[in-house]
Amino acid sequence: MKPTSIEVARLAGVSRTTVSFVLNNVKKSGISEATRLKVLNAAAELGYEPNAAAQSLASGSSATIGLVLPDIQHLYVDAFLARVVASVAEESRAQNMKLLIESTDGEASQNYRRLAKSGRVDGLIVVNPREGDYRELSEINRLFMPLVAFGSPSRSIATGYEFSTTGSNNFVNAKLAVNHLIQLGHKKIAHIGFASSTFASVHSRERGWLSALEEAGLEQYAVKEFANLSADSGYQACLRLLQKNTPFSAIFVGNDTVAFGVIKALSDKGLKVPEDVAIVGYDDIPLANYAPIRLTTIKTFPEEHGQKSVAMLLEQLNGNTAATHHRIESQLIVRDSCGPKLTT
Amino acid sequence: MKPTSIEVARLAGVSRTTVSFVLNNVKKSGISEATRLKVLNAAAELGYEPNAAAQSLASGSSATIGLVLPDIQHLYVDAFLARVVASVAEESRAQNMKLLIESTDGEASQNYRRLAKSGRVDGLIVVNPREGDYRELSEINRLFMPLVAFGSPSRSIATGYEFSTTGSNNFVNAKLAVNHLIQLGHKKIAHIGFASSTFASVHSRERGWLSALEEAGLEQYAVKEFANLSADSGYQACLRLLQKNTPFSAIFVGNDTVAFGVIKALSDKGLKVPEDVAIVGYDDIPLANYAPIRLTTIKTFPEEHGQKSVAMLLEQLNGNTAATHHRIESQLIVRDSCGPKLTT
DNA sequence: CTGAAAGCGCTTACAG
DNA sequence: CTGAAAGCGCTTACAG
Repeated sequence: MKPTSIEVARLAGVSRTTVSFVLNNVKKSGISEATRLKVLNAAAELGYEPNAAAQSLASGSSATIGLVLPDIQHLYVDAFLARVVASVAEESRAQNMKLLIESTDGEASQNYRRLAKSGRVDGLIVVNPREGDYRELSEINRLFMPLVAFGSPSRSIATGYEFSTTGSNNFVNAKLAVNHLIQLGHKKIAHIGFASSTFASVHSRERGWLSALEEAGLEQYAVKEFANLSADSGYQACLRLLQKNTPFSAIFVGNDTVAFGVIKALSDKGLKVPEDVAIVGYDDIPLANYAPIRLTTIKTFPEEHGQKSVAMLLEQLNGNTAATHHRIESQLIVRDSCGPKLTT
Repeated sequence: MKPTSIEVARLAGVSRTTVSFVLNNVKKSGISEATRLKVLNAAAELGYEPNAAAQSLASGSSATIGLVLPDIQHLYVDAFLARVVASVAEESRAQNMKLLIESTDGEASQNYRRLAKSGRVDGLIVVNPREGDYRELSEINRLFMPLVAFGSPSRSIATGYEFSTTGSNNFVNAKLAVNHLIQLGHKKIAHIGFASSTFASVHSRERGWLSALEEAGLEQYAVKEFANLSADSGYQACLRLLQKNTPFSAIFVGNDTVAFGVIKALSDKGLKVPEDVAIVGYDDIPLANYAPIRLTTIKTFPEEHGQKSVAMLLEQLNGNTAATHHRIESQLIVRDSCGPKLTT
């Protein structure tokens, strides 16, 4: 029913070899223009579309990229992740690669490996891996296929793992955010992480926050809480922070979505942003400018990183197997949520 | 290097047939428990993972679902779409199906068909198809594989197209939203669509808005503008609406993300929500409760619909090929953006 | 209860 | 410049 390359060959009056050569645009095949057209016409006439499984089995390559997401719940609430998916999808498409989404609910590393072994994909982009996964990622990269970790800290480089990474430098950016608060005169700066600190990116932001405090000699005022990606969880985390009765005049919030919840919790408790509590977010999600108080935040470039991660994968697929690391410098976007310099 | 079923068979001392039977849990094969264990152990020992392409080629099924997204740009800005992707990914996973993401930038219908023909997927979930695509979807469903349209209006049923649909009833829900405003005493109710009205869902909401106005004899006050999914575009659309100098006391906004922009535009122009302008949104995105003014909105259930669309596909894959249509009744969530009943 | 063998639809040396 | 044929790694009637 669906035509195969045999039908195309027959209609064009050539062999399947020739059909394969022209359809795949094989350079060194030296097909004459006349034959080429005959094949193209025959294929068009029959509405021929090569069977992907057969192609993959014969060629050993699937022409598809595997995008591995952390706990799929994140995608429900976190605007950042959606932008990563979108940009990876867009770039894959531009590069004529298909995109397979794999979500790992907890038992991640098992899945990475099975996906790699199944031959379903030619390479893997792993978003926000946990630190415990690094060894497995390194091994998959060595044993099976190219892999780039998205949002992985550069620390991974130092500790001898071997896979490519892309993403912003969470540690440096967190310091950037916190230093902004310090320069405005804040001393008691709390932190609300956007998720469990078993995530490398969460942990790095926390360390950046602490490091900035330490350098300014303000670590004695450090208080922290952790949310779980959603604005709702940010609301709850802020309530818990408030209950500690440790004073603070500013909060570095691990991402913008969570910051929406924090702002509301503060407001519900009668605290004004930025007058009573200054807020810096992280991500610069599209809605950051539309928050109840326009969010000062760290702008990273998920779209560029998504695009780059696909490019890095393709480069490795083309034989350049050295692990590379890609960073784009982030920017502090100053809006209204920190207010002016303190005059005390 | 990667072990094949031959190695497993050899190690277990059986044939490849037997290996295939136990690994695929073939019921009527009558494999003895002893043989089963031998095979399982051998597979585990070798770290065997079947080659997906070979499986697919031999069996004729890819065990993967294709999720076709509209213009991929939508995913950058629209929180709703991310929830659809997440729920489809989650349910596919639960059903042991892989998920392939296909984005169509404009020239959609071509892609649907090619994907279907390539055998890469066993079925298609098409999100927010344009009305111009219906014929093609119907044909793909008839010729190649099961297909469910996500977010397609039930009107498609009436006009004789043959494919399954799931999604909320945009027309009915829009009326629900607008009637709420009417009941509060509003007469001049504007509309800002969330995207181009070539999208069926946008068009249906617009029709619902108009229909509610007509039933109340208020259509002479109808003014409208269209955004393009983002809060930014909502901001601009609201500015354009204001420039028309046609008075309105309320706006039915096509989705919540756009409503964020509308609220800010109003506020920047010195208009207060809800005192000067009441707002109803659509979607009940997780941030709706954290908007500058808590959004009254229509709560749909994208997660349930995502899950259901996978279930519908599987049912069709199992032989039940009749097109079915699935609706979940939506709810009006009353928060603060409409204020109390008008007393004029 | 198990195995030998054909077949899925391509690609790709190889030969001419 | 083009074709015959082997091979990719599975599944699945079929035979016993």
